[in-house]
Amino acid sequence: MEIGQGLTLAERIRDKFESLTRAERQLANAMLENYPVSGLGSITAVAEASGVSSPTVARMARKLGFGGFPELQAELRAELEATISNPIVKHDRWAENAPDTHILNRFADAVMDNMRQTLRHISPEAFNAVVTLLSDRDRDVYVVGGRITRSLADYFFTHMQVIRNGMTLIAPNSNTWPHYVLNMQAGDILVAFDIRRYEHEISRLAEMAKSKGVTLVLFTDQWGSPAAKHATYSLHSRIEAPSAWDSSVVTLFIVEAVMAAVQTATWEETKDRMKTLEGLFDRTKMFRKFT
Amino acid sequence: MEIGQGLTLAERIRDKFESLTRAERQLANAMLENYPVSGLGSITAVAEASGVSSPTVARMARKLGFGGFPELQAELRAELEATISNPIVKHDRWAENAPDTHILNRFADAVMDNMRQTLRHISPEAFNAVVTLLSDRDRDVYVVGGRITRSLADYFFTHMQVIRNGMTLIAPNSNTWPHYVLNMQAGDILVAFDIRRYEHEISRLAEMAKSKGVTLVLFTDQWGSPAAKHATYSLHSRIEAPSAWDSSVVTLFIVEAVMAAVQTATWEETKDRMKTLEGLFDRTKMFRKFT
DNA sequence: ACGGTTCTGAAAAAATATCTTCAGAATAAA
DNA sequence: TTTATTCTGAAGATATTTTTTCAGAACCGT
Repeated sequence: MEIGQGLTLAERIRDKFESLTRAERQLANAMLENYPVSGLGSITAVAEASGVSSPTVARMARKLGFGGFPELQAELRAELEATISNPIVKHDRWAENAPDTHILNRFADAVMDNMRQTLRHISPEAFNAVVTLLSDRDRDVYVVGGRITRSLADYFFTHMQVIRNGMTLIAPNSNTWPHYVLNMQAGDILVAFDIRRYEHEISRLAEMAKSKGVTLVLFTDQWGSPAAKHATYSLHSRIEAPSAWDSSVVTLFIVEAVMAAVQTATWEETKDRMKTLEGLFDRTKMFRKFT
Repeated sequence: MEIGQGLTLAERIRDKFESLTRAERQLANAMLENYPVSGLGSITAVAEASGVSSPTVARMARKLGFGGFPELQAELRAELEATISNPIVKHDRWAENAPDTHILNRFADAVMDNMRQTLRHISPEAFNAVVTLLSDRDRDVYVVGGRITRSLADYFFTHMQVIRNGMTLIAPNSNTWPHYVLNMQAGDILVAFDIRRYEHEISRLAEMAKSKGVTLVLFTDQWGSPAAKHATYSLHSRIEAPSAWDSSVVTLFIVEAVMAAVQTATWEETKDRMKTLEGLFDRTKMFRKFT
């Protein structure tokens, strides 16, 4: 594939990506999205499919070192020919430009597998029940995590705080935990994160909370934290990874899915909070999600 | 591939082959020869490559049931797309016991897609370079995140602290950031997280750090934070989700993969630190990972 | 060989595609 | 904020591609 500087178009795009402007990046992403077919139409078609104007496409072609768009397209066809005639079309490789044994591919395998396993085992009823609980604004919600899971708790808290009021993030130092329990009321919710290297303190907190009539929602791993016995609902994720540690990727996925569901369920009430916040943060209008 | 009469172009050509004229057969053979790439150029190019005139090509397109040559070409592209696109995409339902439209399945679709896109775009060279940098114990590493990404920064920091010394987590309050810059030395590394709703402060910190000879490693989204222009390496992840927010799942994946790779690269030196820590945490031996 | 038919490609016409220009929008700098 | 700079897409100008036309070539049956 010795065309141009001996780089594929995809590589050229990646190389120059940093020097591209906003509209050009949008275009670059669209072209890589369904690479290389997405680049084979007319310049107008490519522009429209990416939501940019045709001059932008022409300009980027130049920026990438081609004489113009038709030249870029010729390169694309040449690559395609090389690819197609090559019978070894490996689709079980995630990062196509890295070897199978590269950690990126091994890790991707593991994570994808974790996702599948987790989703196969999850109970939609428990998931829905958790969403319903968290959508009830009359219940205060306390969030706690352990040494590693603290980041997940933090992430959950930050987002949920946007959705609703009555959120409390419990500080890491377990000495202060009884103070939080003092404030808890029957009907409140304790969302706890505990994956292996389970932390005894969390189990104790759960027990205390339960004695005050608090409902425990637990995010844990496939084996289940000891706190699970106090939990009304446990959401288990697979956490295995080719590493000395466990992977939190799938747990984060479940967390995000729960948040998305709560957001949907409470949209009417949440909308205004979100809009206000949007306004506060949105200095540039570049990437606004709401209009 | 329900275009035309539901036949591929190749099938149509073979069907109608008998009714084609001499020049048309010559063309048909040429097109099938290197199917489908040979049909993707301009009508003139196709004609010349087959040794016929362009009207012949146009006429054959009509004979095969298309409105004209461009229509034939569109069909060709559609076929190509169907061939190239990843066959793993249609694992139609992730959580088998929930309906397709359940947020769990929709979210899973989005995340899986983000994973695939991200891995397709990632440059293994950049990834490896980042790993090498972070494996160098002579460089101090500073970690910073924004409002949302703070949790990711925190997660990264917590784990990296186990792997190596010289890790510093930069506090959220940006007023204190210049103090950290004071301590930075040429050769040190700043790992920054910045996804959309990009935070200007981070870009500024990056600039300050750069002026002291610090290397910037940036975790960002597919569009690229403005801080990217100061970055030596940027790792982009797809963050789209069926929700009012973006998904951090894939970013976390990249983070974990980097950590796993660093851990492997420095295993000889890291082993002892890990064992010591294991001992400190592992009161129960139930779930120990090392023996 | 002849007349009639079909086929073919050069050239012109029509339709598109591509590129250029430029004013307004967006962004960065002061 | 204001100003300078860069970026962007609409519109027009240019170039290319595609189609049409049509005269001559090739074929066919007689």
